[in-house]
Amino acid sequence: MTQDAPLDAGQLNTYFALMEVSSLLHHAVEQHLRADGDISYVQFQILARLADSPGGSRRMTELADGVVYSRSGLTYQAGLLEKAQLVTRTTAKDDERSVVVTITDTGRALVARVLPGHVDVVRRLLLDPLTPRDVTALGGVLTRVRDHMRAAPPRSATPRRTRKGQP
Amino acid sequence: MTQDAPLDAGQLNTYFALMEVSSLLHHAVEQHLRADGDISYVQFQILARLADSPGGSRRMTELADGVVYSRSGLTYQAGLLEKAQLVTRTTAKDDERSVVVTITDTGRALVARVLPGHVDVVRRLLLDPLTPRDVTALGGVLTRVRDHMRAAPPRSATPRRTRKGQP
DNA sequence: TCCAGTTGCTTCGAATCTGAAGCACATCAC
DNA sequence: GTGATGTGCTTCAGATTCGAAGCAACTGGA
Repeated sequence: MTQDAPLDAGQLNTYFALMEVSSLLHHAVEQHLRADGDISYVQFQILARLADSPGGSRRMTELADGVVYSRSGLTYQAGLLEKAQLVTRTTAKDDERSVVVTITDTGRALVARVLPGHVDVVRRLLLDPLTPRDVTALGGVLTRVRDHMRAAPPRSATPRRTRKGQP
Repeated sequence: MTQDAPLDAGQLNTYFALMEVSSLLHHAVEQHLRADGDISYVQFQILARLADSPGGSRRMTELADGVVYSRSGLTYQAGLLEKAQLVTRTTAKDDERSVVVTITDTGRALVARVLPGHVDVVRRLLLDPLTPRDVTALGGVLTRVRDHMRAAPPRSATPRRTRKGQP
């Protein structure tokens, strides 16, 4: 296993900086979206993902997997979005259990409306203080970490989840 | 202000990777702390910060500023921690309004107990896939971003907060 | 001294989030 | 078929979160 020793100062700093930066960025984005479009970050993520999907549709499970989110939480959010006329929910033709969420024109319009401001926040807080080279390097390292995380599931395997990887 | 143009693929990738990595790491750490010590990440942060403070004490406001957290949320968490005998709350001698939170021996013991596992999770998910050089670079870039974020408050200045910067 | 404004924290209500349990459909082995 | 399991989603109760409002204590100037 990994060694059993404390982290050195540099490692600690990296860890803390990562958590704080993401937390601050999350807060800022959340605040902007609430003020500008009256939606939360999760809702925006859902809408953006749908807008980017073929036919503007996704099944609930696909959405939950994409956004890091609980199933019940997604049901709740989908309910809110549906009430706000931003998405519709229909049962899938091929599987009576599945629910297909589809973004409406109103939903697309909302995404289009808040996107510039969203991008602006990200640029102002995250990208502005960095050189293009920095951005590339940061992206490279984080992508590596992300892939590693996705590949290595938590020690306690998620219960009641299909292990799609192993046939 | 910042230009009004969409982000290029690299910038988008960096942004998304950052959000996903931090989210996954947060979840993993949260899960470990819950399983190993029956506390949340916020609670751990509070305890760790206290353990690292002179006399094991901090005023509520100092804590709230350190952790990115709302005042009322901190009150709630402090209440939980106090009920669990992990901290004590006393009013400050020099300011009748201030509440001084102090970590107990039980609290210190808990931090000491969960810390190795916590470190292990961070190492396993975040540090393992990176070279020492990567870690340093990542820390450097993120530190720069953090400083930038701290310096540049949100467009809508926080209400009812002293603008310490401008005399 | 007295009073208005500020500050530190808590209380309150409403919104959100989660895991466990429940329900209905699907699938597989027999 | 038919029963046993598995899967997709929702419902539920409880915990956590936040902002606004409230309360008490401090501060500065008249």
